[in-house]
Amino acid sequence: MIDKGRILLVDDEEDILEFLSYNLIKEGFKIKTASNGKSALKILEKFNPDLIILDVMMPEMDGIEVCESIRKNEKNDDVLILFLTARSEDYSELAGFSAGADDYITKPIKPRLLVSRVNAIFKRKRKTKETSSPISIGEININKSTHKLLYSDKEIYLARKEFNLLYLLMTIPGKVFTREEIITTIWKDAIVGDRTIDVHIRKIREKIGSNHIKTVKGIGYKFDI
Amino acid sequence: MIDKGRILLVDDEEDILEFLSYNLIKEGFKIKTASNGKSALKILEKFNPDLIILDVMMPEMDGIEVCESIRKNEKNDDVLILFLTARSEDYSELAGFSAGADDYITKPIKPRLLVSRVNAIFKRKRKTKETSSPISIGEININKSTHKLLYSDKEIYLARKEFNLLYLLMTIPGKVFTREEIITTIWKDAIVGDRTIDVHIRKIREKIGSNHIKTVKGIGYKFDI
DNA sequence: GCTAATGTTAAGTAATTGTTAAGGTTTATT
DNA sequence: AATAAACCTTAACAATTACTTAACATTAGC
Repeated sequence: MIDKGRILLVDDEEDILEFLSYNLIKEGFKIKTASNGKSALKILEKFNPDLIILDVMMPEMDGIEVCESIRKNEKNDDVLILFLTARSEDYSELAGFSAGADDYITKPIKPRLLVSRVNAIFKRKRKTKETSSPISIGEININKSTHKLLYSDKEIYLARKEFNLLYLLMTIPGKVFTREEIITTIWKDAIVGDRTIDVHIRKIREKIGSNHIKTVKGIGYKFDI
Repeated sequence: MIDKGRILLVDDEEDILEFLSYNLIKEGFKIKTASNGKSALKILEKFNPDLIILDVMMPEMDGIEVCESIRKNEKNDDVLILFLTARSEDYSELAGFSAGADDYITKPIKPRLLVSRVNAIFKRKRKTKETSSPISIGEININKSTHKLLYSDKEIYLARKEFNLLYLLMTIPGKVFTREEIITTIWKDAIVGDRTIDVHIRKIREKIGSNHIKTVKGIGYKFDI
């Protein structure tokens, strides 16, 4: 079986460790387990996992503390952390976590969901930049999570398609995106006429000026500074 | 001794109730006991516990039913429920979780483990309370533990759903919360129509004005200053 | 200058959200 | 336990906003 990635599981309950291991090994992941925070930190040094699945609620050192102390060390900057939390945990705790988690799953853990979530995380890891974090290029700052576009600190409103289109171009400035690429990313598999893209491009240009989005005739569009 | 928290124990076996009480009282918890589901529900109304420890296997109303009927009532949203189960059950098929349990302990119960588990639960609970308390943004101050909203120092009353919704948006100001995110957080797994969110949003806007909650069409809502 | 590709415009269509009031449920009060 | 009040959800409809299209204009590059 191929090595799909390395995962460290941390939970004080033997049952859950077994349950998680079983399901993830079956999927082709390499697994190590730890039953408390301290041993997790120890294993971490040698095992070098891609992902750590961490129960929030553990005696002594809880998940959040473990997470914090993992993040303190720069070496671990790109390990992903996924929390297991009880159903009733407060959202603010999860969403706001400055502790540095990347995602969370609530108990009860359903095998299917777990696996698909973990797979998604690994997929995301491969193309980190595309999905997250604001992009700043010159005077322009675009932020997907707040759906905000700032142009020299002024907020400009873009409709959804416009936003996604500009965001796409800005993920790789300078790269020419073909019409086909654009359609498959933004329209998925819907069928739209050829002028549709142009119209959206036009509207974006109307809002941010036409210096940034350049037409490459016969191929597509690109974002330039 | 300090009041470390309130726990309601529910089990049909007198021995176990005594055993649990003994160990938890020693730790400084306030305890009430019930020997069946019905009386548990009755006590719950007055006692207002932080945690309910519930035997899964009881005559008449079993633990799972009790749990479900506790969870049916939104008032009990943040009481924690811990199941006592027989050793043999497999985690993956532990029916209790889908009923809304937060954790479980298997019998035979080891005092040490019980106490450390319960302490961990309370530790988390305290921590969330600390961090999840009041949020102040501009003229608006929202406090979950007192369930109060102040708008330029005037108190405004919000119904529960309205409150939770506004609170959710305010946990990460600026972030756009998708309808899906909102539903899974506030309605847990209930199914509600699409207009329901809008109606609540409308009511909130009616009370705090419509400058703060912004619609991002096609995506969701966000709180902005 | 010709031609294929892109730009522009406005209008039509579709999709999403806002609003209201009514009905059912829960919660508080007597 | 009965009653009143508050709350939540829904459904129908209205309003708004977004998206696409088509017709025509313009442009870049051969």
